[in-house]
Amino acid sequence: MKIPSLTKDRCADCPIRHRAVCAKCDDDEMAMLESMKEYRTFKAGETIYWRGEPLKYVASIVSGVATLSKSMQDGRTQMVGLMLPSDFIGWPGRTTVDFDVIATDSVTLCCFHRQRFEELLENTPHIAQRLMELALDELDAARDWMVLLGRKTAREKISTFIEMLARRADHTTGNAPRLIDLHMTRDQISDYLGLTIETVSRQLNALKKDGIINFSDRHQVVVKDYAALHDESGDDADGGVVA
Amino acid sequence: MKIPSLTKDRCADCPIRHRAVCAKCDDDEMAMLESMKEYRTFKAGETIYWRGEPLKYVASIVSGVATLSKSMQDGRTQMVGLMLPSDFIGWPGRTTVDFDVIATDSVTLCCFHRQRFEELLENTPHIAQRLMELALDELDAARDWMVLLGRKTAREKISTFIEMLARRADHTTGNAPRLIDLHMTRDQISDYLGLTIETVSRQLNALKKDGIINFSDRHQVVVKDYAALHDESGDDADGGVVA
DNA sequence: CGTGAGATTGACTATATTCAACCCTAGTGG
DNA sequence: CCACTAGGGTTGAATATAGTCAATCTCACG
Repeated sequence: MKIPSLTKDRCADCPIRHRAVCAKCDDDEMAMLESMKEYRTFKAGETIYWRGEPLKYVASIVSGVATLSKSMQDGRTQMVGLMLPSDFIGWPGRTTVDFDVIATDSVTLCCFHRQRFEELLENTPHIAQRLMELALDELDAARDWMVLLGRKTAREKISTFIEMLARRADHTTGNAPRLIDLHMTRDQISDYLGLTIETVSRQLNALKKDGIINFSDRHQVVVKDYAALHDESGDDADGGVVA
Repeated sequence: MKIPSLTKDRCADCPIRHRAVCAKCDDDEMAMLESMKEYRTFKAGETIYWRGEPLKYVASIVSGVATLSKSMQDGRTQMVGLMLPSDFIGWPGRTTVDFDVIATDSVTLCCFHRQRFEELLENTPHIAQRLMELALDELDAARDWMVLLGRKTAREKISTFIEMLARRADHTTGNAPRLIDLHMTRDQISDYLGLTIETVSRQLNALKKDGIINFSDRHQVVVKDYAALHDESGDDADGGVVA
């Protein structure tokens, strides 16, 4: 991890205060975390962690988007996670990560020295509990993605992807935004969905031709018909796969 | 969860004592768990949990194999986890599971009433810690599987699957067994690998024709050449995908 | 010995990939 | 100000891999 800029903001004003690892903390616990934290920023395209690199810091994403990706020897790459604000990077007890962590946008992290964070955890069950919840949320998300990768068609994959972004874009309000930022190039999308870049392009344009979405620019999608988009996703009414 | 047979065995003799959720427990903690536990058994094919069913018990697998699977409306099914002895089913804080849990073999579970287990956790950091490790191990496994589902060829999928079974079959000794039990029908394997049953059959027989494996019966595979099997898996020397 | 579930094999097909050409747009420099 | 460039994106044609459909086989079990 490189040594980018460093600032001190107030946790009370933090945009991810109620969703991040600190969500359940009381005032004392917040004070502990506040004294430990360091902000770091990364520019689009910078690598936050290389696979296998010592995990010196763990961190919450404050703003921006990062991806977790694994590559095979011959270059085939599969993205195994999309990290949005409030998501946690690195885990206590782990000394490395087994994938590359790359800033897609410009990213701001709220970092904690890993070993000090682990020590803090011993006496701070609120944080340990929240961390467990975050880990389980990621596990659920990973399993939903396994269904997508193993069983969905290209059109279903693209539809699910856009719908997921809409859902996560602002899950505080609950009403999905019309304009969605893809955050990624076609190349990155293809690595996330287990497709080629050409197939991603074709399917996006097919959805556009069918009047379900539109583009304002290459990375901004306008969802014209949420119901239709959902019908194309292969998921049931609740947004998950059916039992 | 149905109410099958019930026995009381000594934790000290338990085959999964040092790998399960109780691995880090001291004598007092073991005594607590021992007083709470109930064994339950399921026959091959029985459903341990239906998706969405209230999670009354959490459990360690003592023996046998269970699968976690998700299905889409039209019947397409993706297995999202393979649970072997010492793996943990259900998590504290979760009131349901989002997939079906099905006994593949005959399965013995060491069950704990979920709410009582959650209460116990409050004062038993050794268990909470171990639970976190188990969750993170599953997350890592899920991410490796995402690479398989999204990027590997049918032949690579089959090879990886057999190699994974060999690795997990007896990771206490470390030396991979020659004879490997698939535990599953071709149908279940295809749901695990994101393939069709026909492709599974063809690829298994292709590996046999190439002298890499052999069958003693439909569910028992003899690995004749581990190096060749590994070369077909698409993974690097360490068994994971390369960075 | 007959039955049926699971497994195999073959022929054909469809979906997504591959390979290749071309387009768009923002940024650069003459 | 415009031409040039390069990276990202689109589109088309041909191909390959795995899927589909269907027939057949195997073997455990009644």
